Amino acid sequence: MEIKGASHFIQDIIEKDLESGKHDTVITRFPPEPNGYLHIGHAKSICLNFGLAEKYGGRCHLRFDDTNPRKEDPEYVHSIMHDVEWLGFHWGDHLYYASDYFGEFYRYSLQLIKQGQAYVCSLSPDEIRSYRGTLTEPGINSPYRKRSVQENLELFQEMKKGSFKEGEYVLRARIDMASPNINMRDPVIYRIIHAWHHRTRDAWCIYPTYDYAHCLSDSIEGITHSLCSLEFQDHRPLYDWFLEQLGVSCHPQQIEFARLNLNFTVMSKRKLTQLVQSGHVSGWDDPRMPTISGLRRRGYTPESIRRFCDLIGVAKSDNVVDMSMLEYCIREDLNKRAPRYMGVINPLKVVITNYPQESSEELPAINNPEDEAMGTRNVPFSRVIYIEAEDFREDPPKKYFRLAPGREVRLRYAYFITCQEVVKDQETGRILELRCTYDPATRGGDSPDGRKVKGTLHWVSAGHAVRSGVRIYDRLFSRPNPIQDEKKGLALNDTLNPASLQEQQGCMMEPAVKGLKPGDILQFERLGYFCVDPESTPASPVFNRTVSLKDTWAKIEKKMQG
RNA sequence: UGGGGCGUCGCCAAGCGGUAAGGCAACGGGUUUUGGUCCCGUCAUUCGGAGGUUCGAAUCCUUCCGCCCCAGCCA
Repeated sequence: MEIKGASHFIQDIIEKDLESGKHDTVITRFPPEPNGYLHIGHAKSICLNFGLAEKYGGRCHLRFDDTNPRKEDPEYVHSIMHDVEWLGFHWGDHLYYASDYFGEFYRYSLQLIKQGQAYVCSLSPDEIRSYRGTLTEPGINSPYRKRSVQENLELFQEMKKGSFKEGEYVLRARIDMASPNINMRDPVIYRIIHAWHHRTRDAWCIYPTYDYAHCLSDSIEGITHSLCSLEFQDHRPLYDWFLEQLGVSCHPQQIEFARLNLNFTVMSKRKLTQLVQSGHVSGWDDPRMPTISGLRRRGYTPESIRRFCDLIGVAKSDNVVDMSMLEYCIREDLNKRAPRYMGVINPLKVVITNYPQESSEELPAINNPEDEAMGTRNVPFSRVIYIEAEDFREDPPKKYFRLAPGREVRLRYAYFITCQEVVKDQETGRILELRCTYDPATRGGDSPDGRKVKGTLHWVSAGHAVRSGVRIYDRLFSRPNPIQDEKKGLALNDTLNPASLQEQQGCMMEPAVKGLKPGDILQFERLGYFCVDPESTPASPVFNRTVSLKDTWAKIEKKMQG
């Protein structure tokens, strides 16, 4: 068995359980509530749960935790299934819904009532809250706590029949109103909700709460290790209480780990929903979103996300992982896989004055220097080309070794050219075009006399260029920890990065990009990794920049500017 | 200060009584027809603080400090 991925405390627990014979297999589950799209924090959980099951030859269930019909929607179950599959994980026959167990949950609650461990409470929500006490004061017993088993049974059945309005009655576990753990102060386990459920339709009007439903779902499915995030640590005694009182044969072990936080973004479904609904982003799959669908549209690969989840590890301390870690992972993957093209985002016209008029030629270019098997392609060259505006400076600073008046540079896979003249708009002084000469002896980019050139530029032949749109993305927020800022009183809206999306029109790409389809990944040499947006059409191609290449020059320039 | 957790390099994170892994970032240098990739090197005498136990402590004990979570009929 190949053991990959760093070891961590959960793995240690599993290995001990396997060695001791407590378990002979590992059964985990990924239990999303279908009330929103999955984000990279979920990816961490997915990789953990499915990864562990895979590693130890067990299995991982996909279970929709659909116990609150008010919030859930089939749209979300579809997107979740798609995202999990896209990440490369398989649940096989093990697709479940907590709602499949509503009948069992109900029978178990009857058992609790009969055992005197659950009662129907007629307190209003407000009253329940005030009876619960506070962090430092114990709660007070509900006056309904001592209803007879018979009365409880009858009332609960009436609840189930739909005889009551929402909020009039709840079923509560009878535990300990004085417990220092607030979760143990007679928690609500069933509430009345008159709403249409996406699966059980109108079969039920009472719905179990998370604490009650989750442990039982795990138990019913024979889960061995139930992994969840840190905020559920306080719920573990409750998880164990239900399973013990009910005497079930399978009692999974709940283990908590720290959820993922990434800087310059937010990671809660609620906040993400806000961004979508407020129109600050175009949708759940906006490439700036940390959602799986957003990352996918941004050009992230499943492999890069899994690698990322591997690298960040699993522990119990609160963490905020640096975005650069994610960017490292996608660059690492795409460097090996992305075919290279040349494209110019901000075109600057260059006329090669000594190149024959009306003539052109095809020059071979390597598709991926990291993978010879990807072969070569031909790139057309002609008298008029575009280069990146940034690659020319009339008054070049120190260490700038791109094009400047009188300077010679290499056009990648083409020729050495020398800038002879800068043509400007008479009135505005704006640079309109460059007039250069080329050295025919340097065809392909090598000089027979061995003379060196410091810069190599990408370029596109004007007459052959494919006019395209490019979307450059930046971090969604301008501050590293928007949630912490929010707690200090800074509104989320005010910490959004106003320049997180920059749309460029009139970009010029080499003709070979015509062969690309929506979703395809590529590198525009010297610019970064891109993918073809789903909205892209042959008549109007659109490229999303996934991530830039590392840019040493930008760093030098920044440093020089202080 | 009721309960539950967590504090090891700027960010993740190993370490489980034998003398501080690794990755990201950063910074030097080499190679290079992508200022990319790749390669090589630097980067915690110190593990939140203070005591103590021990031949020996990030690891054990005491105490203090800081941060996170919990008072939904959300999950």
